[in-house]
Amino acid sequence: MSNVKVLPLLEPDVVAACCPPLNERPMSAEEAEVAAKMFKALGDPVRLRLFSAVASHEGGEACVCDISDVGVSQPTVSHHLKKLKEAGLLSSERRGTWVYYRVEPSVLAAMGALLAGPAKTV
Amino acid sequence: MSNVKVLPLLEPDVVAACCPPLNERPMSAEEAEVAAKMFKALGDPVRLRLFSAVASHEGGEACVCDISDVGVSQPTVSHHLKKLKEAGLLSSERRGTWVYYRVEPSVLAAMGALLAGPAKTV
DNA sequence: GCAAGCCATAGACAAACTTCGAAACACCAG
DNA sequence: CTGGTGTTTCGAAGTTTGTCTATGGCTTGC
Repeated sequence: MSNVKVLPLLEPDVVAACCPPLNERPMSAEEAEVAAKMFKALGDPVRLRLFSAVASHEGGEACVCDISDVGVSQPTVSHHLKKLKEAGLLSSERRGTWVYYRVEPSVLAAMGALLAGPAKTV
Repeated sequence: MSNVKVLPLLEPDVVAACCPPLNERPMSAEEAEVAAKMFKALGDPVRLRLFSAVASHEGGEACVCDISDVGVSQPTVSHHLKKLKEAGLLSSERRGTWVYYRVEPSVLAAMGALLAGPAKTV
């Protein structure tokens, strides 16, 4: 099987399909491995702010120059954006001088469903 | 009660109120600090499995002995459960010989709302 | 071609994290 | 009180992570 990727990118497909609701049944080790990467990506305050800045921008995308004001150096911003991309949460596209980052809606939905879970008949 | 906490526990109140939807507006540094702790807590495969095991158990609570089968030593399980508790995601209660961990429903709902966000009219 | 601006990469270092075995603590049954 | 079981705490590797400075690559404008 060719599940050995040359790039450590989590693709939207994998992410969207990884996640049964948390309170549906105990997660398997493999599912937890995939899902934990997404949570870990959002587990840093700087990354969370960057992600929120992109997600709340017009059309769900933003130029790096628009969101670099989070209190850390520019290379650090770039480093965190790369991590978010590797986790499958963001995608980037160069458009002339600037690079635009965009959220992956399906990933957001998958994570939301993971947490919201089924009707909690407790 | 003293308003100065000796324990670094995040209380459900704080957690539930911390989170405007990610794509509503850019997160402030303080909001990101609180929310990132929760995401980081779920950003480890072992913790995610433990949390899922508790959440999917009868009534949303489980004894440690029921969920210790995640492939790491038992002290490590205890360590991770403590982390989840410090992040405000779980609460524990001793009931005779065993210790039961329970999910905080309001926290789950808050994180779900954070990710699901408002209607995405993109 | 050359300078300037935006973004990414490389290398380095301190801090935090995960994990373990050993020991300590808490509770129940005789 | 004593022994046994379940859980937490302690101290210590080894690894990962977050941040910086310095440098390189790419695109635009003159």
